[in-house]
Amino acid sequence: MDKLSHFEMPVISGEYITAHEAVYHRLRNALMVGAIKPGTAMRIRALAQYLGHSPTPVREALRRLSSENALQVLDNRRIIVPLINAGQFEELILLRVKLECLAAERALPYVSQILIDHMITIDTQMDRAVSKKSFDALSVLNQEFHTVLYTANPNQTVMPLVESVWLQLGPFQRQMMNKTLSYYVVDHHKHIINALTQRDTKGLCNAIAADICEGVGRAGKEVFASQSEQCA
Amino acid sequence: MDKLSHFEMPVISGEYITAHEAVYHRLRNALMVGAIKPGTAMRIRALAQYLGHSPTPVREALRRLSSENALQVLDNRRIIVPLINAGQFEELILLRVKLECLAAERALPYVSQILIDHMITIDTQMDRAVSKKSFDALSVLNQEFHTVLYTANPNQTVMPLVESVWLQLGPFQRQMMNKTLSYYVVDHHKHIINALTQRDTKGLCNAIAADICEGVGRAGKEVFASQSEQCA
DNA sequence: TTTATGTAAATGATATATCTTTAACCTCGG
DNA sequence: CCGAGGTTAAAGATATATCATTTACATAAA
Repeated sequence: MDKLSHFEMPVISGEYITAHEAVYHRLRNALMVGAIKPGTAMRIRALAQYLGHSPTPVREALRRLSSENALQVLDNRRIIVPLINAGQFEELILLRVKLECLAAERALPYVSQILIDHMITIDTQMDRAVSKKSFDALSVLNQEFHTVLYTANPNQTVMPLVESVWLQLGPFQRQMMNKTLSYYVVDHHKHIINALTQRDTKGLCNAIAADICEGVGRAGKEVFASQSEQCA
Repeated sequence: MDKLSHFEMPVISGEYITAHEAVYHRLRNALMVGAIKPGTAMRIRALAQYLGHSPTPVREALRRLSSENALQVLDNRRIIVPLINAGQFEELILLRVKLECLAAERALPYVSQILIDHMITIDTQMDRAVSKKSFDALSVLNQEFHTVLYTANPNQTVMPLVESVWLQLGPFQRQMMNKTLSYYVVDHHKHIINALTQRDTKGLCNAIAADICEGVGRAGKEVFASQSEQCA
């Protein structure tokens, strides 16, 4: 439990009404930016004490994250941050491409100039984050950029699945961020914005696919190449 | 709680070790075959009493299903079987196509003759279920048919998302089954098997897309056309 | 009659106690 | 020195009690 202090779990925005929600969001954020190393065991009592709650809501939060594939329940009933191998990583990237292209396509009819401006604002903030090398901020902004687009569509069926995939890639965020930076993702965002402005469905898909594949996709390959074999 | 008897929740296969798992699987199955009508409230205490457990594991099961988008948590904290509209239904079908094509493609390299034979066996059972008009059995067999294929791939990242989508479509299973029958889905399964035998990736995708679109897809459209507007 | 308001009942959320399972360790026999 | 078996400690699972919120209902005032 003493070991948990390195989780760096930020308390986000407004207070969450229920304890389980507070715990959930705290853990989720930590996972999303890669603050918890794959393989780490999430012990209920330890977390409960660390976060100042009783075991019940902590348990719920852990189960919720497990359902979202962000945590893995072992046969021993222990819950850990999943270890994934190169093959699974590859599939997660493919999933991102398929899901996010669909999400973008479906959002396109609902995209307004105001929304595009919003995305441009976020992109500008990202440029600043890049030059400051604020990795965690960059992660969050990048997600915000994509989220703003995908949630323009009032039928929210794709987004929950996208978030599940993001969560699964989260633990590798920090390892990859360094590498990703060198590929300079932000250019692709300009392409995305162009495609939106021109209502170009095909171009939008290509831009998003490129953003993903040449960003996390390539960085991930390097990360997984350097480590021989890692089994789940 | 007296009202719950119409859930028709089968106790499936081997006993589940933990209570929350037993409850989860029971509810999941009920949702999957459409035994619980959209809009139904899932009250913790009522379910606990009905299923002979304490509230705690029931709560967990409900939360888990909520995370999988199979149940909806309202602002009032009540949990219900979601009501979806035509737009959301359309997207769920699109998701099935995209996800299942990906799952099939990724599974193809791992497909053996034994596995194909297994699928043929299931398909034969489906033919019998069709002639007997055993709708629930047909649902289960159809899922089994697809599952056997997709899980040939050892990297299981796509399948959990597929199951989430299936669960979301579940509540409409029974309404659609009648209509689906008239379109006679089983033919598409033969196409799928052919494509597998010939290792034809493109053909496989087409067959799966056809199976989905001309099965549930078309049936769903009719269901949603007949009911004017239904909001979530 | 309608609406506001207060109270009681229902329901969800959480803390706690207890039970069960798993893991760690230690002794004893080979 | 190593492994089997048993004992203890740790961690998860569940039942229960209690707290907080929401809903339902009834009463009273406009």
